[in-house]
Amino acid sequence: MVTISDIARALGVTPSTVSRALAGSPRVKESTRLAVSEMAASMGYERNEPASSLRKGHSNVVGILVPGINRAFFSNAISGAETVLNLHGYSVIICQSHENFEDEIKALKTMRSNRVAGVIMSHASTSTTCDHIMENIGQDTILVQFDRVFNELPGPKIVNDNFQGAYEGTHHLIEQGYKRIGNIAGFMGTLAYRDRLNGYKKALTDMGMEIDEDIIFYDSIVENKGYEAAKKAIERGCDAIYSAGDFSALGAIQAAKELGLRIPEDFGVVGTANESFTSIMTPSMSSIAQHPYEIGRRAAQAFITSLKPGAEVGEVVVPMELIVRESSMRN
Amino acid sequence: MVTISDIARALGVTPSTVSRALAGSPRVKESTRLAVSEMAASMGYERNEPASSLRKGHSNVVGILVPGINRAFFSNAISGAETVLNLHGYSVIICQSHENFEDEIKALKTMRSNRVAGVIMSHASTSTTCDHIMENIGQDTILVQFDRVFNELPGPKIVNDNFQGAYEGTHHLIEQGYKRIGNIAGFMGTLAYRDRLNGYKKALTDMGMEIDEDIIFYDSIVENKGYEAAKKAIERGCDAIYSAGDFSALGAIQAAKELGLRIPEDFGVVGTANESFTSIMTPSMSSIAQHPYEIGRRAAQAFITSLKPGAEVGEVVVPMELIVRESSMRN
DNA sequence: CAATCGTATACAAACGTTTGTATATTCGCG
DNA sequence: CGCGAATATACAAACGTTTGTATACGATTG
Repeated sequence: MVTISDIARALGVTPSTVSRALAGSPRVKESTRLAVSEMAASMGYERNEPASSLRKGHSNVVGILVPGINRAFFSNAISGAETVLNLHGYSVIICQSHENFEDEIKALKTMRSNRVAGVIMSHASTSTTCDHIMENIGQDTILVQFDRVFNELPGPKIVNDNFQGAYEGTHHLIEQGYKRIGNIAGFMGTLAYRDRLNGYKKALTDMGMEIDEDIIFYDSIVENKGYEAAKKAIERGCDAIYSAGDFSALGAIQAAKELGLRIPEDFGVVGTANESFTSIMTPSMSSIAQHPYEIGRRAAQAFITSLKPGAEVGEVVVPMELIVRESSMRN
Repeated sequence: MVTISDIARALGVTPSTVSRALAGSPRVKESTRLAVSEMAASMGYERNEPASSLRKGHSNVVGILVPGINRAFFSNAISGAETVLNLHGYSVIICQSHENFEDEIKALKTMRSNRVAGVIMSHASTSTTCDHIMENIGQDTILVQFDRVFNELPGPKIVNDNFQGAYEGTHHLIEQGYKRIGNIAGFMGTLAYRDRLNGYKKALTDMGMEIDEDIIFYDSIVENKGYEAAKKAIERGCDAIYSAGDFSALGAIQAAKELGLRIPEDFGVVGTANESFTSIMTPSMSSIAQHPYEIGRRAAQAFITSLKPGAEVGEVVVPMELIVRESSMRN
């Protein structure tokens, strides 16, 4: 492996000059910079990253920490982040918390051990406090949070506009002429679901409809819970459902079909997340899409921006997108 | 940050002893090893990985290189690999080739620059030769290939048993009483599809059926190609289709439905890949599942095994699994 | 022309770990 | 009790880079 000393020797200069030349320092003459980079290229020089990291105190690596990489949302976010970070000369190291508090701490320690320049993370659902993050992150490491964020923590936060998404979904159902719209709302311990509920409520009141707690269901957003919720909702006179999740929306469609309702004529459904099955099923399901790739991109960009001292990014809200399909398309 | 020198000073020994104690070398007394690890824990010591990597010439990081992390197969494989590697004290660095030859080379260079201990990769579809891999990988770096592999390259290779999967899928259709089974076979430039075709053929001949090239379709395995192929197949007297992809199988189901055939009574379909939509659609689709998580695990294990000098892993074939659902379940 | 300043490069130390070699200590054995 | 062997630890160098400080050289100016 060729080192900067090899280049220096070949050129009759010192390693320090080579280092500065390669780093683009103004302390080397343009002509020597050129000579150095040519020689480096011709000798096939590649920087020894560990050596660089040791000396500088941090690496050109960004740690990405997510609950599980095998989930479409996170893998797409990582993909987006990786693409941007690569462009800026950073590599990414991936850790999974498996939704587990202990693993999250271990991952943070690993990243600190590797002297990552930054951490881009979405915390485990079992992480209800954020002290462990403060404690296990390098003090000059940039922290970027996305999707699941702690507002108490400093640094950029990239989130879905859950309020707007739910608002648009509900608004769309009302526009399509549905008169009584139930809501499968999910677990209120999670900010995202609270925001979606609020978006739903705001859309109703904006359109002059009443909020009825009898047709809001706070169960987990899995298929069979959606099925049960929809049965009750229909019993209580609903002709549509906005669901904070796609799987529970799927359950709702099953329930409506079983009760002999036609979709979308008699019963309308809008889900959330735009899971891949929504476009393939019959009838295809309207859903409010997240843009995980974009969120990952923004997170990476926020990291890059934060590199400049003094730059503050704060919260970035990424719009969600209503995708209208058959399940809510009356006319 | 506390270093081994700090620990040494606190204990009145030298850094070298601390280093050896932490590494579990037989050159330190059991009692001092204990004292060192206790002191390290109480002082909150964490190894400086870059320093370690610099000195050792390689890091505790394994590079995983895939076409795109935002694909269910690869993200699950990575997830499996990461889980195993973490258990053994390795971190993973992720790179994407975006199915692009140039990016693949860049990624390999990045990994070498980071002195990764190993590379676990599935090459880009545009990589038709493998010289660039040999050239851009550290000479003592362990190479593990999975899914898309070059047999010319040394080291472990983890692949699906495509032959067995297609065999089982076809066999199942025959058992269900289908008499003339077409095949949407995919692109023959890819080994996986050649193996699937061979599995299909072997199942036919084993069961005393004839191979008819008129009902084997070598188009790309996308939905509309599957649709077209199925129309022709039905015209040519087929009552079932084995498809090397799920999307083309989906197209086949559409085609059969349009022609007024009932599924599975009049027409049977088995796809490949067990995409998430297969279980959700109506009728649900039988499919031959890959086990990407398991493949990732095996790849990581192969890396760990290869660490021992002299250990050879060779090719590991992971069985595929026929998942029978409504689209082929006649009785 | 000498003093001063600025530019370009050289020198050298440091980052924290690992590891080959040397030294000190202990033990067994004659 | 002394010698050699074995055990345990100390010493020191090295990995390749970055960066603060020093030096050499040339240019500018009074």
